[in-house]
Amino acid sequence: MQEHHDLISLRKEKLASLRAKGIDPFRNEFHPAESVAMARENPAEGRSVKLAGRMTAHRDMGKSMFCDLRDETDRIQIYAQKNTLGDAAFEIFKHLDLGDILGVEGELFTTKTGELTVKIRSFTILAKALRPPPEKWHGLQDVEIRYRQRYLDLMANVDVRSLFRNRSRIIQEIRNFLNGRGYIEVETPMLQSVAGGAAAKPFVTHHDALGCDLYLRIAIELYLKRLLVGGFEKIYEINRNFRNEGISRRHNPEFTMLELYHAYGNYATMMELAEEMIPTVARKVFGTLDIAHHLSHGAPSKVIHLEPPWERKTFWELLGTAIAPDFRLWPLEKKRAKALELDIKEAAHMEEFDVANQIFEKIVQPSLIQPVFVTHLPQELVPLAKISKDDPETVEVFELCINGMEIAPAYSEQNDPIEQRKRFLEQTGHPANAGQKLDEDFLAALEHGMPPAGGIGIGIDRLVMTLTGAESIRDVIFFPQLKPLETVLSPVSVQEPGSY
RNA sequence: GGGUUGGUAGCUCAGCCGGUAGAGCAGUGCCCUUUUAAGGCAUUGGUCCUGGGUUCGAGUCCCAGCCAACCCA
Repeated sequence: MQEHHDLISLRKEKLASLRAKGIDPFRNEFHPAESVAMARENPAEGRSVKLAGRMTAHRDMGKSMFCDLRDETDRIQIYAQKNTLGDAAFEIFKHLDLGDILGVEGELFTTKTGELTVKIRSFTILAKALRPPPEKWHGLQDVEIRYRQRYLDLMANVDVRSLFRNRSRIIQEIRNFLNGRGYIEVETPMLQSVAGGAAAKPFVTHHDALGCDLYLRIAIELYLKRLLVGGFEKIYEINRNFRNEGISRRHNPEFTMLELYHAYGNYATMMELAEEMIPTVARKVFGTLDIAHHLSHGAPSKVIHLEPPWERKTFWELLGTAIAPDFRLWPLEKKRAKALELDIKEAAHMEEFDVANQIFEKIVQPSLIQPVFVTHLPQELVPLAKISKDDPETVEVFELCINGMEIAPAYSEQNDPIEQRKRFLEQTGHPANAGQKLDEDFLAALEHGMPPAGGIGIGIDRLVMTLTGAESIRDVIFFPQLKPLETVLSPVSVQEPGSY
């Protein structure tokens, strides 16, 4: 029957033929006794093993066959012999496809080329793959498919799997660190009727039963502070924030944020915390504080050194170094002129703090590769922080910059409800806050008295980028946001070929 | 939103000045019972992103669009 057929329909024919033989190719009655990694740790010759995994390669020798079986932990070679399995079973084995998921039982031995191998006594088909896997040697290169069909990327590219495993461990170690210091993890609303706590455009959704619009949160801040008012003193939340903004190498519309508050702490205690936590996590996950970044297209690689202590620089000091020592004292018009010169197009209409901030983000921040605490930001930039005593035009905050990115802002949190209301009202003119209401309930909470506190937010995706050397946020998020396609895949038709 | 680059077989990629659509892997058949990017012989497989246009003739040139990556905003 050599009629026209493609790879998928051929596999469907094999599926039908298995069923015709009374074999269910999607059984779930096989439970591996150990992982491949465990099997490798105990490679005693002749030891009986029971393993499950995906078949990722095969080398057909005629009356015997070598295959690669891969589970989450590792790869192991399996060896099928005609006279061990018997003619019928061997014939079925020979027609298995790359990508099929198998359970195998057999004995360990070492081939004459020295590879630990399972000589299989029996096998069970646990899932028939109807689509072919990506190419075995080059892996999956097409970035669009890698992002849209991450499962194929994970299947084909070992380093991608290990990166995401490291992401998971990083988050786990952050939790361990914080839990070990008496912080408790909490959960607060993602659907909010007022999206506050940051200057960003929210996503809007609608609750039918309540008959009102809700916003996906842009920050966790205002709810965690309510918990400080309620009496919790050391709290954190790790979860998603959503911002309805552009997508770039450093921005995904949904991203993972750690926010943490410590009652009776301040921005200095947050500095100590960050400076201890990030190196602790790096050491536990990677065993080193020197993180190598290999840039694409032959650019020189860089190494980020996380060894504390980290530099502390004020915002104006860094701008002074980058532009001119007396930059802060320049009249507004001169600053605007400088910004225009740097191709910051809206500068002519910007307030002073905004001009400075734009220049900072454009010129200074990308140059901050090694960890730096940038302190004393202009107060207009951070309405939720306390004014600096030593420089009242600035606030008691830092932005931790690493790898040319803002990783973590932290403040001495504003807890004066009158001052807070005033600062909020000043902010309503900011375009990013257009249409946002005041969170009156939050202000009411402050009026009940919130302990002075230090707070920090850490962009987990960017931290993972920094610690893993990923150059794009899409490489550290399983399913980054892409534009939806009408049809990515042609469906596998429901109808089975060849009735039986 | 602007610029640059890219989209060719399931995957990885060639395809020159416009002249019959190519390779490797994967697949299929045959040979091979310690191979490992197995090997050997044979062989199947194409909406060249989409739609227009120029041309005797377009994967290739032109226009518009879609998707992506990078850079800029």
